[in-house]
Amino acid sequence: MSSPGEHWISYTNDLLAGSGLRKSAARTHVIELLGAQHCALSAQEIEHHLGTDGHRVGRASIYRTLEMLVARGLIKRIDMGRAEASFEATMPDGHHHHHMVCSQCGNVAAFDDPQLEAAIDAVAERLSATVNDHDVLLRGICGTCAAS
Amino acid sequence: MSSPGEHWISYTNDLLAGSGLRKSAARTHVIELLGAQHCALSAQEIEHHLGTDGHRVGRASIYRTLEMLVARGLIKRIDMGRAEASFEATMPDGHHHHHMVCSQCGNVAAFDDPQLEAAIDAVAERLSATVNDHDVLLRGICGTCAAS
DNA sequence: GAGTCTAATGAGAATGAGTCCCATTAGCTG
DNA sequence: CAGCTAATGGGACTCATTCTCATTAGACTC
Repeated sequence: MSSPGEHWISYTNDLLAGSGLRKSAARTHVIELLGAQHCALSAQEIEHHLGTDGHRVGRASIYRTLEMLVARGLIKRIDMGRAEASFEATMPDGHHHHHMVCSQCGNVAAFDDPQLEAAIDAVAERLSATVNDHDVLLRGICGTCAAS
Repeated sequence: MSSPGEHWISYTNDLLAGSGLRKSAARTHVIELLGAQHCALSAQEIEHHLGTDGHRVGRASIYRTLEMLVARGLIKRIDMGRAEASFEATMPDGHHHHHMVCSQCGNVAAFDDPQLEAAIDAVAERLSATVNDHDVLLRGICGTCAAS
């Protein structure tokens, strides 16, 4: 049995293999790290994780890999109102979630909601434009912070 | 008859007058510029506009004013996936809109949709957290770009 | 396996938005 | 008007991200 993350890794590798890209260690490490995550990581966090895992990868290569993956729709760039952007694997079937950030502790929780997606699709339909992506971000106080 | 923007300006000034802040030229200019806008402006754009209007205001003061207005909920910081953040007056009655950014020309269109708001409220209800703000951002190709 | 071609890497410089510092200016109050 | 201090603004600084370029290392040929 393979986790969704492992599935994404092999999907991504297959897709890249068939597009004239060389298979480099740096790229492989970034992809494997992203695939192992259950939520978004920033470039900094990626650099740090790879460093402590003994797979140090240059910052430039990390950004280059992220850019390449975003361009191919394999990951999504997410802006959570912090200084740095975060990145998260996108499931090939289009399944995705959104985020709620606690303005007190900064913690991020993921959620998904079919009704919300339907409402967004309906808006997209109405506009004189082709909508091909959307972000939703909720901000507030998480349960833990509210309790303390 | 006063435009919604003028209404926001006087509302904002009244609110600030009653909170121990001195009335400074720099702050007044930023507030009046924001009130005159129909959509979001970035700090850079504010600096540039004020400069060409002959009301040059130091960058530090612009950021300070924006921070102060955000803290009081008088404007909202909006991240459109560009390098810089944008800022937009918030209507006292809570009425607001969201944005659609064209990934080709960068143009921004505003829209609002009660159903979408309802869907977000419903999600917020479900979560074990107090949601007090949200962003929605659509990305795609605008009508103009699609036509050309 | 060696040679060649060039994609990819990574160290560090450069960029640019946003923040900080601090000497100076200018609202306010008495 | 004098004094107090909030507020300003020039410019130094921070920090994420991008760029540059000399070096490294996949992949293909022989």
